[in-house]
Amino acid sequence: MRSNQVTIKDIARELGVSPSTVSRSLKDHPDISPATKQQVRKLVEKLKYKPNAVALSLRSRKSNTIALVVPAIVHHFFSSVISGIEEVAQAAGYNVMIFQSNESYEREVDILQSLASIQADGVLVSVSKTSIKFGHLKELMNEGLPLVFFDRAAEEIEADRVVVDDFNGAFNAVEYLIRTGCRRIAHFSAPQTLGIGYQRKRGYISALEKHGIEPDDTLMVKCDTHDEALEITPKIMRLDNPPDAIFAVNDLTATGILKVLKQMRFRIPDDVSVIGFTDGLVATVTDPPLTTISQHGFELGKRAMEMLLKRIDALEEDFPAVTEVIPTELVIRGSTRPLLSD
Amino acid sequence: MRSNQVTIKDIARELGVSPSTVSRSLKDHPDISPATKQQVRKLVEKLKYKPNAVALSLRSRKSNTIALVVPAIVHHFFSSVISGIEEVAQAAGYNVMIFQSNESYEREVDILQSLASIQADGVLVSVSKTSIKFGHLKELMNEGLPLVFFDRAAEEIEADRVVVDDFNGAFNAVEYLIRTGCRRIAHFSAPQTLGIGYQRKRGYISALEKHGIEPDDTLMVKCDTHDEALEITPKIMRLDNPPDAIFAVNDLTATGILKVLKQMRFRIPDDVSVIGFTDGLVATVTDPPLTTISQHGFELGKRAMEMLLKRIDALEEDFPAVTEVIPTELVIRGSTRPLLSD
DNA sequence: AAAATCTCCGCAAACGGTTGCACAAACGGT
DNA sequence: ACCGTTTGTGCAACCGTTTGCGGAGATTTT
Repeated sequence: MRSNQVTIKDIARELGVSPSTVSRSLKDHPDISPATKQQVRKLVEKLKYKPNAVALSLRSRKSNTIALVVPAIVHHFFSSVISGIEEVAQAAGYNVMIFQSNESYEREVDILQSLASIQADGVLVSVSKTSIKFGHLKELMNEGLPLVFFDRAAEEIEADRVVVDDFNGAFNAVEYLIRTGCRRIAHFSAPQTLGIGYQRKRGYISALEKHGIEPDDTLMVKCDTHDEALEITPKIMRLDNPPDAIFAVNDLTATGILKVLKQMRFRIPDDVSVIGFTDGLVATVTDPPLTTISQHGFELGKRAMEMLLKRIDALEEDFPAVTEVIPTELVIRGSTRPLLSD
Repeated sequence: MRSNQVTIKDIARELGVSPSTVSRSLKDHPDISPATKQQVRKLVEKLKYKPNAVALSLRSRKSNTIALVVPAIVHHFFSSVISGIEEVAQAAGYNVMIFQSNESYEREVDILQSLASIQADGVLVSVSKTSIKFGHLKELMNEGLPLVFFDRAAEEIEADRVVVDDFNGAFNAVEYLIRTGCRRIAHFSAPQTLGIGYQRKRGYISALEKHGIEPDDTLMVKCDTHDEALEITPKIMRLDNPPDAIFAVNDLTATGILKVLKQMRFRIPDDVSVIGFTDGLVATVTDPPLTTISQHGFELGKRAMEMLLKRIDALEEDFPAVTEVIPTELVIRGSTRPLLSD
């Protein structure tokens, strides 16, 4: 913050009027004579006066700033979300302050506590994987700070949230596999302690059951990274009764699967179909391109910010918390077979 | 910004002392008696008083906030950079306000102009591709706002900058190809109007010349997306004298090349080597994994923020602008051959 | 010509916090 | 008992802007 800032007082002094007059001139207050307004406008132009947002915030108790707390920025999904948030915020005249927790509970607590000072008008939070307690979040809410969760919410906290429809995303993916003729569908899943791991597996099982396929424990393994997939895929394909499709909990895992399957000379999708989850950049560059589930991160970010704006505008009204589920979309590419014609 | 904020005045009233006394107690000023300090501390604790950062900023003319203007957030390189910036900023007690220009000159101008009001202590800018004029940047600098460019700088503006070493990155990549025995090396390049396009091609040509290989125009084509690569790679491989290596201006293009080469039954890297540029996520998931050039975005972000901090601390001293080049690193994976033993 | 009404502007307080200065009370020394 | 310190606190101004209120002077109304 440089010191040579032109203030309303400078304008006033130069013109031999009071700061109030300048202030009123700038907002075209009827009390001020056209002549004076004209003078003020001219000098403002000349000196390139810009209002001091900090002073405005102090007086109006409104900072037009929202805080964004995210586990990580370098992550295709999160950066899409951030982008959506920023887009809506910018259009609504809000600035976005960004904080990354690096998936650390302690850091998240630190950040949330510092937010009390920041005077943000609202907060958007996606909680870190390692956060088990949520007192820091409750405290902020108790202070009346509008808060909206996106993607990862703290269950026990009553607040607005917008989340990915993991269950239906998984359900639709698996149902699609079934409708293309797959019957032995494996699932490479994330830890069940994570919301995404749990919901996606539920969707998987639910789709199987709907179509009368008995879920088979030997086809469900914890495997959620590319490297893990390189190890585990061969094992599962060497089972007596190997799968004819694999539904992976994320794209990176799916790419590992593709790589191994090709090395093992399986044809994709003729012998084995593969579906991922995320629809990141990688999905388009694999060979074959990956069928996957788009989470619409950008859209999710926009909705989260819109909900926050509504909450901020509603101010003291305090309507009940709403949960919005962003629908997923199955993006069909080359790693799955076409639908069977009936 | 909620209204039920506890202020120093509340503490003072409750304790029957003046706000000054509370303020001094909180900074452990020697003038205040231990007894009073104790009382203040207790009440502060009880009422969960948090200083109002806006009021502090107004008085101290220091916001502890920096503005970050970036063409896009959803981009592996930029999000790494942002992450590095945020990391250093957080450690130094600065908040980061993020703005994306979406590669639009008009939006960039809007943003930069709004920054004058924001009272940021400094600005980090990567200019949009479509920015030709730089008056908006000059204006900010004239107002004395510390400004550091990262990755994409405005040449005609004298300001600190930290950039990727595109030339040497390309040079080293091509030299490596030569040292693994490649002789006909193609280059898929970005438009030469872009800094990265120009520098990387220069590095490519320079490496060829150093090793006595005549640059061949038929091996240099404009091609900088995955889809373009799908079209162009077959053409270049069907030349009478096809290349034995392709150096692509980015990873996505390189993945397109890999895909086509495999379809055309070329063996990688035995028949044709491929090198990308970026070292994004995709580089690890291709088959074979992609040899590429890491730009160290995270590191670049950290350095940019460190330079800005130095500039902010130096305040009025105004030392000459410095340019820092972040070295690139050749990350050797499976799409290139091993070095020839000598 | 007095009263009422306009027109145009400034004073002062406020937002929340900090800080130079003054000052009252208590203390120590003579 | 008197003076000089020390100790602890409050007053007021300030950061930049806004806004309720009051008021001087000009203009209109009766």
